[in-house]
Amino acid sequence: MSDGQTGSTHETRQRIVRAGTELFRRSGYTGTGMKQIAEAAGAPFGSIYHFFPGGKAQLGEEVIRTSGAVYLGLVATLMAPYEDPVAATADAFTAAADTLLKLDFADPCPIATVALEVASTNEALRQATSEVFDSWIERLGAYYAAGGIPGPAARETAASVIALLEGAFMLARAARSTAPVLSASGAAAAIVRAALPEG
Amino acid sequence: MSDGQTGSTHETRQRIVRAGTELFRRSGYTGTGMKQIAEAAGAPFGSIYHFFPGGKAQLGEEVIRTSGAVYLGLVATLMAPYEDPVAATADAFTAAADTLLKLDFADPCPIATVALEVASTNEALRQATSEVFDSWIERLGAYYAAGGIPGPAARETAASVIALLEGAFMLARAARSTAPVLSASGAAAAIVRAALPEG
DNA sequence: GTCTATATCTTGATAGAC
DNA sequence: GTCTATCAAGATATAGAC
Repeated sequence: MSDGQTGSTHETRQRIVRAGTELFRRSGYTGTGMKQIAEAAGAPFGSIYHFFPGGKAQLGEEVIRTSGAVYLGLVATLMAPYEDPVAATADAFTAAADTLLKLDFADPCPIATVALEVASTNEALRQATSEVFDSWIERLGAYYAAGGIPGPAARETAASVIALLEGAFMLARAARSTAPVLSASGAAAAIVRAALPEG
Repeated sequence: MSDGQTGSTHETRQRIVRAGTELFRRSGYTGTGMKQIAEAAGAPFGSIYHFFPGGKAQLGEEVIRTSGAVYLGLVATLMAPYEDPVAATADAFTAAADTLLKLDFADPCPIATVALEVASTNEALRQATSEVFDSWIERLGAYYAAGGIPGPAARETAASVIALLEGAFMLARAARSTAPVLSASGAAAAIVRAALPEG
């Protein structure tokens, strides 16, 4: 590269963020150590502080925002093929149950555990999780609005559906069973149906 | 007391459990230290290991099961005055929004943060959270069954309502706003209504 | 930019005087 | 049964050689 920058710096950085994402998801924010992240990323310990001079908090915030953006894209991908928002919602939940099994009940939501941990203890990270949740609600709400749910009800429905999904993940992980997510599939459909004018 | 036992030992023990409950709720399991708990309980550090020889894990399990039992009683108290399960459910959510404000957005659920933290990292504690959630679902399910929801739908509805409440708490704490819980009130009502035969 | 060694602090836990 | 001192191991973070 003509400017003397190699591509490998970004790759190391990326591996660190990815390792952080996976570990935070499994062990939470306080439960994951920086050394553990470095080792999982195959990066020397010092590299973390080279790329993240702000330390664990800076890395945590980047992990939250990055995976938030990834999952924001996932909302569109999941919903796009459907014309009926009720069926789209119900099927997203059954797909989530499959994901849960594939992950062996690690958290399918990359920020849920961290969000609860930092809500009362770290204002910057709380803010980051808040903005991520809000972006998801906004996008799903726009989808519901396009699907026929009028006015502010579209956003409120989206918030409730996402809350239901997060809570179902919590119960499912605790029980090591997909049953709560599968039950929630029907419940989510009921929420959306009730918000439609003809419902 | 004739056997020479003073009451104060139990009081110290109780203060430790109570302090643990409050701290776990705010900072999570890994985010809370044993010294921190001792200090908050006004107990000398060694007392924790006197009453809980199994250390943090034993204390954590007792906190989970104790507050699980307390909240199990709360389900009955909240629901008892109502004949209509739809109205009872909706009102429970608006009451939860008030609680959230009173707690300044500390977790109204005493085990949610811990449940996510331990789900993939501590089998004994995961089991404890699972049994607590199950007891809540069972009791609320019985209430819904008595209210007219037939067969296995009663339990499934209860699981979805509790999941929705937990998820709404998560979004509300992240946003420092009761809006998600208030939106969820209507959504919960829709879930219950859809499960009733005439719904 | 990479990597190692280390400083400093805090953790969970234990020993032992009282 | 109360309380203090301390341990070994872990944490986050930094300094500095290469």
